[in-house]
Amino acid sequence: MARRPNPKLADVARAAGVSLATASRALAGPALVRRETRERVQGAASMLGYVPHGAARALATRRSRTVGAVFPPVDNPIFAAATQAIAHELAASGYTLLLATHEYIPASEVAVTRTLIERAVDGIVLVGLDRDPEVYRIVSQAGIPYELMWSLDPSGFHPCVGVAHRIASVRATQHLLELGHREFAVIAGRTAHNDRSRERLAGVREALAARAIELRPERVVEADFVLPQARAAFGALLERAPGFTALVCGNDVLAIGALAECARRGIAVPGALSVIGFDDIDMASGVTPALTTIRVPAAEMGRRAAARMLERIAGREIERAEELPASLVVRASSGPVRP
Amino acid sequence: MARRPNPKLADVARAAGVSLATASRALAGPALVRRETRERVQGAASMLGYVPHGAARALATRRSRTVGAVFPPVDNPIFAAATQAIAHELAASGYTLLLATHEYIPASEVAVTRTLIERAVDGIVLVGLDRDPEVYRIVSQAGIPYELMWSLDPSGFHPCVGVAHRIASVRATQHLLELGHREFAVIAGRTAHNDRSRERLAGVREALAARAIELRPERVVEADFVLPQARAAFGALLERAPGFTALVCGNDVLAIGALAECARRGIAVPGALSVIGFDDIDMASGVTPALTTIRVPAAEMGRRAAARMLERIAGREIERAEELPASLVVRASSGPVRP
DNA sequence: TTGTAGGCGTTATCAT
DNA sequence: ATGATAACGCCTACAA
Repeated sequence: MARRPNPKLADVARAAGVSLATASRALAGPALVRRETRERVQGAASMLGYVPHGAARALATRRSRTVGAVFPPVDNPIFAAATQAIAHELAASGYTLLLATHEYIPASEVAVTRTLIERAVDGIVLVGLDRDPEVYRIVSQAGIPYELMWSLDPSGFHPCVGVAHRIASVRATQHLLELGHREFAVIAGRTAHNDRSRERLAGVREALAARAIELRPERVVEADFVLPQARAAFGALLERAPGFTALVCGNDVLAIGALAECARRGIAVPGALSVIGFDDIDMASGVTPALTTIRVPAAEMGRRAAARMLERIAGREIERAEELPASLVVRASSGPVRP
Repeated sequence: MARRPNPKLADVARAAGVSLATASRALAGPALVRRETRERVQGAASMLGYVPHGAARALATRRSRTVGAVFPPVDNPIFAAATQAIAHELAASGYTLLLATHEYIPASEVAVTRTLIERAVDGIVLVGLDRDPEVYRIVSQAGIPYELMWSLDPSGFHPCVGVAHRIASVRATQHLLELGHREFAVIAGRTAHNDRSRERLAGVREALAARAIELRPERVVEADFVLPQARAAFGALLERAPGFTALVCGNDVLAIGALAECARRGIAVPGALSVIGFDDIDMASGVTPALTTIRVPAAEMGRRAAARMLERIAGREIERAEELPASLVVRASSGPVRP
């Protein structure tokens, strides 16, 4: 398509018979210019199909109206929900989301962060606590705000909105304990470079230790957050150390994989085995038996993170840390132990 | 944090004792400058922690290294998978994804598209066929390429990578027909502003019509792509026109909701009712019974869309339409009709 | 209220 | 191979 270059502000100004500056003002704020003039300019703009050039504007204002998010793979339902919420909340304020993902690899988090900074984002949203400190160096040198999601920073240093994973995990384990379970197994998420996974696992250990119950090493296995790995992990557990009556999973995807494997092997849930997940993704209520889990308000967290970011960008102060509730949701996959 | 303004190229140039132009070249391409000079410049750049300013670069090169995607809510697993794939594929080429979502509302698609254009994206990815033509006007006036995903443009006009929804839906229905089913019901996705939903529904009608089987109007109901609506829709079907033995769903989320409701009501699947979905999201294999469905290669589609976009941006020609296979995946939720 | 002009940080076009 | 210098499109003091 042979096209003339897009109309620029100068073209609008000329068409409206005003100066560049007036055209700029007329388009920017209602109050800066006489009403008649403004209408003339706006008319000219829409006549010409004028679209402001964000890069030029960003250069002049040092503000891109863009915020970056560095996320783990967003095909994980929990991150998808948060991404959607962030994009939506930002859009309501005229901001757009620049999304960069990495597969839990610190070096690649650094790389994509740098890319985002080069794109002149006005702020950056990060997930969790584990990362190469270089990331913080880069963003603070850029002089833009950042927000951590998902985790609560124990040092109290980083601005964050998150959930108390360990405590919630203790709660989940207690629920099973209250049902009489004593033989536990765990399918944890990868704990390397993932503080949430570590905290959740630590919560299980903590709750068990408080009751002097042993968690045998063969009863703990890690898996990536995908169904096939969950199934394989469950199989491994069964093979290495059968006899457990309660299974705590690092998240719902892992739990649903375990559930599927139970169905396949004819293991009754919760009759023979109680299963508990973490996150409360949509599907948790859709599987059979419906999954008992810890609800993490991912969408709400996304909205809050975006809102906080916007506040920071506007130069306003906000409370440093914001804890969201993570509550136990008892459904059908957990039940009393049967001797 | 009180910060000095970020180092700019001029600072690097000064530190390296070369001109602005030379510094720019040294950082850009290896071949433009004497090796020794280049190393000096690069040294200075990393000393100062120099990060190029994308907006300035975009202004000068008229290229932002950014592509926009206008998507339905990405908390729909199928869009999440595609989003992840696009972001990943783009990143491999130094591009970043600007993500904008809308809730199947034409006017808001127009609005977010305009926003993306203002952000100076180099290209734009759209989903499906149904939209306000204004969208095309805006993007073609911007002079940037666009790619359609998910659907195949029957007019052959729009560049696209997608799947033949109607044909796949016919195939799904035939599968049920082959199992002996004659009494059908459908939970369709919203058909307004959604060509995929319409085509999928049309496919069911087409396959049934070919066998002169009636699809009673009370046996067709629409729902948004969320579990609670799916359950409600299934309940409505049961109430209005019970007696069907096969249920075709507009996507897997809808099907899983129906499955959950079956479990709750004690309806045996596939004993008393066969259920088929569409998309083959991850969870489709994780529910019990595992869901029979049509596999839509969402991630692959995302990769292809991104790759095609990159080709277009590079000014290369590509084939206008690319069809990806959508194949029937028979699992456990469908079975022979039992009289 | 409106206009003039300088600057935002890079790249690219000329020279040298 | 390197150096000046003019765009790139917009915003915003500063002037009028």
